[in-house]
Amino acid sequence: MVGDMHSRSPAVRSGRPRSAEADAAILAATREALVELGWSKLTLGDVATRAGVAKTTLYRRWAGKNELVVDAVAELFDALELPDCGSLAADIEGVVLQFAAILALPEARSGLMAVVAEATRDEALRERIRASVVDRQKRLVLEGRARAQARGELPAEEDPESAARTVDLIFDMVAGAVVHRTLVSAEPADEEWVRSFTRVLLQGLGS
Amino acid sequence: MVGDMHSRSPAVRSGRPRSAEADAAILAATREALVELGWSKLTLGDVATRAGVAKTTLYRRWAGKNELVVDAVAELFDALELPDCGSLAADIEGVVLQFAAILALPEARSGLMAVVAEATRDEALRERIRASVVDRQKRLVLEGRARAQARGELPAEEDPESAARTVDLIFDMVAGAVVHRTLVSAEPADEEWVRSFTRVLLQGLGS
Amino acid sequence: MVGDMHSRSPAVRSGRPRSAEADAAILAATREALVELGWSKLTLGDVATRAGVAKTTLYRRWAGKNELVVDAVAELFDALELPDCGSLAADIEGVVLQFAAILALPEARSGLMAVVAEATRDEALRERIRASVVDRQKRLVLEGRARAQARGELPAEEDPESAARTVDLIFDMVAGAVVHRTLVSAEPADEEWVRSFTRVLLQGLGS
Amino acid sequence: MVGDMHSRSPAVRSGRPRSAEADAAILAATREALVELGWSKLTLGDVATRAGVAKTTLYRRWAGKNELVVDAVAELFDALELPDCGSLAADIEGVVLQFAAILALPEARSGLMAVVAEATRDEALRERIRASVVDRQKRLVLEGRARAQARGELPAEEDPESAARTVDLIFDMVAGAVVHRTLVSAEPADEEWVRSFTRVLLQGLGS
DNA sequence: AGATAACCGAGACGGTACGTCTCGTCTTGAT
DNA sequence: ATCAAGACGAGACGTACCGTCTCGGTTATCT
Repeated sequence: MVGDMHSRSPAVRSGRPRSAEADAAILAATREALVELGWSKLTLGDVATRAGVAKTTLYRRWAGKNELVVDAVAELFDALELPDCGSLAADIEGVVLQFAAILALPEARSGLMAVVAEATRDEALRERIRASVVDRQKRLVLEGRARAQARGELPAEEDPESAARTVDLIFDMVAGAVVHRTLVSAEPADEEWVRSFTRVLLQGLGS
Repeated sequence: MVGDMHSRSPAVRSGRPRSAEADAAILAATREALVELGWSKLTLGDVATRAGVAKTTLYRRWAGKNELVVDAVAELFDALELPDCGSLAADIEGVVLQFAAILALPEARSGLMAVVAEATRDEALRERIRASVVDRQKRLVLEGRARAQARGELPAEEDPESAARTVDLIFDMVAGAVVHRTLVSAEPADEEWVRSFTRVLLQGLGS
Repeated sequence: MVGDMHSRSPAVRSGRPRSAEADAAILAATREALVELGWSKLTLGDVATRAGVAKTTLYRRWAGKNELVVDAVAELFDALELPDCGSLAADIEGVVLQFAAILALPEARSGLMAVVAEATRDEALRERIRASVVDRQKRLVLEGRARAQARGELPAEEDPESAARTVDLIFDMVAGAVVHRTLVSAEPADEEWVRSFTRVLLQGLGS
Repeated sequence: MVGDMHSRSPAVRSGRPRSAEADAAILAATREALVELGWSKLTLGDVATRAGVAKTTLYRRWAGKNELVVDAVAELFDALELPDCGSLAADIEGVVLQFAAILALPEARSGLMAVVAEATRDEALRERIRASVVDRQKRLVLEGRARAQARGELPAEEDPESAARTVDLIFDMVAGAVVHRTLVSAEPADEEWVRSFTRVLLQGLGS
């Protein structure tokens, strides 16, 4: 996960190699600083100090605060997995609760919206977020649908293009609702709320 | 709209009054700077210059960048109105399209997510956003429901607490989905998408 | 002395005026740092701290380390005066001793040669040194000659151009010898040495 | 020129015996960098690159920038020789002109004063300069005096201590005047100036 | 009419973080 | 057993904004 961020291996690699530990220490320090200070008061100099690393080492690997925070936050989403609770509704509730739990972490709350905001004016950053964070979640929607189709809870798709649009719609609805509930309304996305939300969503889709 | 931001308490006010034009010029300059520079590169000194105003004047009226941008962006949402298109579905589609149109404006895209991100660590800012931006939209949900009930499209609620929860859920789903579609997925929330979304939503609610 | 360095008075002066105390504090701090650290280890950030001033204040007034050190060192030469000891030889000995005493100060030793070295590649800096340091000394040569002519120790010049060349030669010989003795040979330019030097010089000129 | 070293014989032992040529390449690169960049902008990393050498190799042989530049500049003074022009005055004029010619080289101008400045706070550096640069010149004064005594232009010395003091005085006067003329007054030490200077000096000494 | 009070522009101030540069040291792999 | 290549911790650089503080001057209302 860390290794493939700055990978370019032009056949030979001369000189002292980059420290692998530094990457881990920097990302951990970034999350720590996000918790304590939040996005806007986080400084790269402070992160470097926390990681026991020189500022130059940090700039050698990341282009700036945005890229660093995306990587640091993205690791939090590695834990997401689609649980097998026996029914589509239960599976969805499970994964939405996991998603909500991550968004409840201060290191995610502080950083995620900020980089999304920055990404509105930075195509490369938007792509990095999509690759590191969003696609990792969208995969779960695809898995869930496949499993529900295997169970017979959902019919098989006929038009693949329309199916892709539906996946996108579901994803925007799920992620959007949880994010808005958590960060804008500032209310917890607890079990009760997730159950209500899932019921509406499934009933809406179950045409 | 502008006047009530800096509340007047002590009945009488001696001395030279604050320039009303300055407020409007500053907010307009803020939006202009948001479009050109985006949130993170926007500086209060630059806004002051654009508005033809001294930095001091700006700080006298707003506590900082966050508060200023909230006010500047909030004005954009003044235009939101619940259209009367004859049916609940059409009304919702209309208002969601309006909302999507505002989020498509660069001055909103740049600023809104950023202040929401800041608000995760600033209760007062969160309250200001709620008052200036969110409640202004939530009102539309309430109006829509009342109108649909009058039309007979929806039954009258019995439990007011449960009704409030439903309104909150709808609001998080609508706003969240549009925001996510627009800012994270970076796809336009166009008529087609809005129609699909509204269908799912209404069918999900129409239990 | 300080005031005329950054003087520009475009009729009106708007805004808060620059602090006069800051100039003095900065120059004193510069000399202090020169004594403790020497030119190459002197940093503008450290000077600012010593002076109780922000780095920006320093950069607002001086273009860089070189200009600052020239001004700081130049003040040391304000003390130079041509003594009236009754004879040309005694006058010269007196002023050379004063000059040697200044060059014996660590703040002058450290800084002066360094800025001269820098000036070999910076015409503006060379001009600044000439104006602030060199001309202040050359004036003494002119006064000394005038006084000696009044005394009858020297004949009046006939060709003013040739006279100017002689003044330049004398100046390069005096300043050069003292500087070389002090800074390169690293021997004190004490009374005995000054007497020997003055004897050779006067006898060489007394054609 | 540097590249040829790589084609050298494999030899029996591992490792490459290029050290002697590396020295020359580094010193030449140093002078080249002095001409292009001047003392203060010269960096050891840049010198290493120009010499086609690793920074490590450079630090293995010199303690730092000062020592390197002293050695690089010192080589320039190897060319100094006492000409035999038939008379003391002519000999002195010749050698002073040579000295002035070296000081007119940008690699000497940039570097020499700077290391002298550094040497004011570094006894070891001062000693290195004396050994590499100063004594090489002072030798010429001694030779010149011996030759003049052989010619009968100067009487033999009686008191050796007083004679040493005189040599030092002459040396400070000659070197100081030329350096000051060249670097501070920034005027060329051309033939006319050298003639005037030599006349004053010799007449001053010829008591 | 004059006083009083709060406003206004301009811009200097003490700070803080930026992102870059160079330092001198320390691994690496290749020769 | 050296070398080039280059990453490393350290720390100064000069710049940009921050939010505050004088300045001299300008409106307003309240005597």
